[in-house]
This record gives sequence, structure tokens and C-alpha cells, in this order.
Amino acid sequence: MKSKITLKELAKLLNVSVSTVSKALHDSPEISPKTVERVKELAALHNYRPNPVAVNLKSSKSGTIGVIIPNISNAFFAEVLSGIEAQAQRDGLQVITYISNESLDREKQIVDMLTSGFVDGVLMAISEETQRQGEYDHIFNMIDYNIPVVLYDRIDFEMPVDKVGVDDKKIFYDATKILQAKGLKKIGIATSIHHMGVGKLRITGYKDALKSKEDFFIANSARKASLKEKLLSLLLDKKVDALLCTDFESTMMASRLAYENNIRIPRDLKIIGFLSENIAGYLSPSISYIDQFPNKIGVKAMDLLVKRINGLSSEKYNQEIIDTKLVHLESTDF
Amino acid sequence: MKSKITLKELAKLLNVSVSTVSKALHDSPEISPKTVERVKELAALHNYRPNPVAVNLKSSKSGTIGVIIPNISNAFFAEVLSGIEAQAQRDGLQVITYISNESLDREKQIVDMLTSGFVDGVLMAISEETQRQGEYDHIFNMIDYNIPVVLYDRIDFEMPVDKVGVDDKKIFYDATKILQAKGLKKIGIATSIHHMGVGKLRITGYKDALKSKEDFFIANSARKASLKEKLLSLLLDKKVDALLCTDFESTMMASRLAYENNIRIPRDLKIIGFLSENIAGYLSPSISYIDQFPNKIGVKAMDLLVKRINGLSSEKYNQEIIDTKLVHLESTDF
DNA sequence: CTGAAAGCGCTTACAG
DNA sequence: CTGAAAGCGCTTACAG
Repeated sequence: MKSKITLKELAKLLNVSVSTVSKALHDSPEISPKTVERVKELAALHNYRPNPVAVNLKSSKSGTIGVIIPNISNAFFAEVLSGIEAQAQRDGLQVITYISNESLDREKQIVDMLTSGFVDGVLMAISEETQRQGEYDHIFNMIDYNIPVVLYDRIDFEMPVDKVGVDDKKIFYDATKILQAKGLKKIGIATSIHHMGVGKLRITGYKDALKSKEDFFIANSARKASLKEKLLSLLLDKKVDALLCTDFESTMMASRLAYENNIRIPRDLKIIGFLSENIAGYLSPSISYIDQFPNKIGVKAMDLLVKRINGLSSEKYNQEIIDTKLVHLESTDF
Repeated sequence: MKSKITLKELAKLLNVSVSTVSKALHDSPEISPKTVERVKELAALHNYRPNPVAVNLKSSKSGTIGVIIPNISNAFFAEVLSGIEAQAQRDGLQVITYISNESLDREKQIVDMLTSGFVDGVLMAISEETQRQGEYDHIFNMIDYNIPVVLYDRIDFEMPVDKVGVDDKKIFYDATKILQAKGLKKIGIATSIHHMGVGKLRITGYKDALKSKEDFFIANSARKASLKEKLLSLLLDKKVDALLCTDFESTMMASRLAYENNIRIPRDLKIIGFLSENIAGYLSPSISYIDQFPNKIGVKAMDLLVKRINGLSSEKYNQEIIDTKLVHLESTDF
């Protein structure tokens, strides 16, 4: 069993001072080339690594950033994390992960802890409960403490921070228009996130694209049983001939209910939903979906955060909109 | 904008020494109740939080654990992370996430960094490439450095560490027996992870349950196109009447190929696969699956790690096997 | 009951 | 070119 060697121990072995060793390892011009070489050689031999905690204390940086994820079971967030992690790796930052489970209390705890200076910056998507309650004090408190914060995905908030997301309204406006252009009349929308900013925007986009108020068909509920009921009503009573789904849950449920009720996709029903790439194509039939490029969202969020941390951002806050793509699969086989 | 207050500043405001403040905040019996009260009051007022980095340096603990995840897009690992995070929260530990993307090089980098003492312990699932190359030096090196390591999920390795996983061999042995008991003769296996320990065990379990060598039908490839081809051969040429799938990829592909080729599930083909709970039931038809309780795997792994870190584990290394459950849905509608 | 001192492992301005 | 000293923010054994 080996154990970590410290600067002090290296110094003793080399018969020089700790300062000399430290400087040598940092290629300081103050130190003679010969000494530098001696030091580096021994350091390599012992596989010396500076204690990151000590370095952090000195620099009053932690070298870590905190990521708050509402729900990691959601493939979207898992992908975002993947992008964040890749970027962090590049920048030599550590990613500390916190899962709020869409809970306000848990989010408060996390933010509270983050406020104590554990991290150099925070990437967060605001939890569902937080949005429902409209309680953002803890977040403003964190901002007050001058901790750089970047909001990702759920960005429909008035806060003095950088943001990265997609244009939810436009996405649904465009998707609705596309369906209309194909001659579809009764276009419904299914959602389990209608009380969240993102959901509201998507609904608005859809609504804006409708020709008249009579064309508005919605199945909205965060509870499975109730969403199912409303969806069935749309499918069987209203007999919509296309369905826009705002999230994983509603997309999967729509696809499943069509199957259960012998509604043929795409013949009787077109669907455009939100799914991850590696699921959509495997469904039977495959479901057309809007790719949000979650990985890219993560990468961009890290970019903004790192710039902000390093003071490279301008005074005013950035809002980055990532382009999305409607991927046509069997469920919109025109 | 507020800024963090330090012990020193508190001490000055209170006209006492830094030591007194520190002790008071820790409820030391050395300090008079009156002083304790005064100190705590001011600390609360200023929302004082000890700088975690300084505390860590003092205690030579980092208060963090590292989690190496091969692939976060895999819902299984996302769930494991969720369990880990919940447990970490309980224990006041920070979780630093590293994604190896199944790459040996990346895994080496991560392990290397971890070896420098960033974390108090490591939870890891060994990457695919690492297993294929059989190169475990970096892991042994980390163990040599006396960093507590717990292996999760991918545990078929001879290493002096704690492990948490499932009994892959038994799961597939049992699943095969169940299908046989229902009178199914031609039971095939589909896998994209046959070169990994976990995959090998699953295949062995299936094989052990077969009555004769002639009953062995396998579609195995890590490449999509090739797996598809082999699966089609099993379905169309060999006409297997049941399929065991070892992983997400093969399960989804089997279900999809059945659909494409008008093979009715469950009438013509039974399927038992590996899927996450929130997908299996939404498929059309829904697919029976083996629930590994990934969340529980994460919780248990953290348990073992924390015990090991705190020196509460016995000399010999623990191997915890989590019970799994075969969930019957439409694809095995007996 | 309170405080001065040492120290965790590093970095860096300063002196020589 | 090298080293002693101060300091990052804390904790704790020791002295008073």
C-alpha cells in the first residue's frame, strides 16, 4: 500500500525548502533549471500530486461546480449531465451532482449548502414544486451571495443569471403549423407539465398556431390516471387526428393508448412527441420527436458558467437558445 | 450582494478569540453557556457557514465521494446514481460524478485524478473497454493507494474491494426455466454485452438451464447492424418461440423486429428483457422485464462505502447481492 | 472559561 | 537562485 507524498516530504528528501519545491513544480523562472529537474524527477518517481483541498483553500476556489438535476430518471437530464461532465473534464472541473427530485424542500437544502461556498458555480433546472409554489427566495439568496448561476432547460424566470434552453413556444408553433400544412384539422395537445413554465410555453405555441378557438383540444394532467382519461377522451370522443405531446410521459401514454384502442398510427393518428433518440426509433411504430440536443444544452451551460466564473462575461446576462430538430419517424409518415 | 463571513471576522465582532468562536459553535463544554449563546446568535445573524474546504483540509477528509458511471444514457445507471445521491444526502456527503463513456482511457484519467486524493472513496462500474482489454492496473493502483472502492453492477472481478450487484447467472437460469415450464421449446438469447462479465454470466445461466446443446440459440453483437441480422435469423430462420434479452439494446431491438416482421407478441414470441420500469409498460405490447432495482444497488453501494471509509467494515470484503424480480407484462402473457 | 499556538498542505510576496 | 514567513479558514491540544 502506497500513500500520498506531500510537498514537505519531497522537500526533505531533496534537502531544499518547501517553497523551492513548489516553485519548481510550477516551472517558476526563479528556480534553476537543474533544481527544477531534480524536483520534477523525484516528484514523478513518487507520483506526487498536490493535495487539491489545500490548493483550493489557498486559491479560495473549489475547482468544483454544482449541478442541480430535478429528476435523473428523465433521459433528457441524464443527457444534459453528460454534456456538462464532458465539458467539465476539459476544464479540469469537478461536477458535484444534486438531485432535487422535483421537490422544493430538497432544492432549498441543496441551494443552502451550495451557498456555503462549496462550489465555484451552479448549474440548475428549477424543480417542479418550486415552480408550482412560485417560491424563488432561496435562489435569489444564492444569487445574492454572488455565486455564479446558470439556469438550463427551465429558463422562463426573471432572474439576473445566464440561461440556456430552447424556444419552447416556437417549437410547438412550428410543429402545429407543419401538421396543419399536411391537412390535419383536429390537432390536440397532451401534457403532464402544463403547470410548468416550459409546458405553458409549449401550449401557447400550439394555441397561437390554431386558426380558431374551436380547434383547441387538450389533455393535461400531472397524474397518470387523469391524463389517461383525458387522453382517451381526445382520442375516442373528439377523435383528434394528430397529437402533440410535450413530454416523455404524455408521448408514451399516447402511443400506448392508441395501441390499446386499435387506433392506427400514423393512418388514424399522427404523433409528435418528446423522447430521447435511443427510444423513439425502437417504438412500434416509431414516434416522431423533437430533439432538443440535451447534450449540447449541457455543454453550452458549462461554457456560460465557466465564462461567468472567470469574469469573462459581460455585465448583462446571456440567454442562449439551442436549435432543436423535428425528427420524422413513422408516426408522422406523410 | 452579501459575502461569506469567516470565523475570524465573527471573533472580531464579538471581541473574543477565533478558538472560542469555533468551540462555541461546536457546543464545546469548555465554553460558558452565555458565550455560546452570543456566538451562535451572531453566527445565525450573519448566516455563518464554516468554509468546507478549510474543514476538509484540517480533517484530511474531503467529504466527497467519486462515482464512476460508464454511460449515463443508460437508465439503469441513472437510477443507480439516484440511489447513491439520496444516500449521500443523508450522510452529508457530496457526490462527484465522472462518466467514463465506456472508455478505458477516460477511466484511467478519472481514476488517476481520484488517486490524488480528491475523494474519500469511490463507487465504480468498470467500463466496457476496460473489460474487453482486461487492463485493470489503474484500478489496482487506486486500491493500492488505500482509497476505499466499491464496485457496483459489474462485479465479476477478482479485486480486494466491496461489491454490490445481482446474481446474473441465476436470473437467467431461472428465467429460462420459467419459459421451459410453460412448454416453450426454442428459447433464444439476444445480447449486445456478451463480451462483458455481466453478459457472460447471463449467457451461462441460460445455457445451464438448457436441456441439450441443440437448444442453444444466440444473437450476439455489440454492433447494431450485426445484432439485427443475427436476431432476424433467430426470429425468421430458427423461429425461436421465446427470447431472453440481456440488455436495453437487445430488448428494444427484439421488440421492434417482431413488429416489423409481423411476429405477434406474445402469441408467436415471448420476450423477457432488461428495461426500466417506466418504459416497459408503455411499449406496445408491453415487455416483461427483470427489475434489478438499480436504486437499491446505489443505496447499498453507498452503505458499503461509508462503512468502509469509517473503518466499520470487517477485514474481508463484502459482496452484496440484490434480489431481482421478473415482472410479467404482456410479452409473457401465459 | 478563554486564548495563543500549531498545524492541515499548499502558494507567493519578500528578503537575502 | 533559495528559503523563511505569512496566510488561506478552520480545529484542537495545551497553557493560563
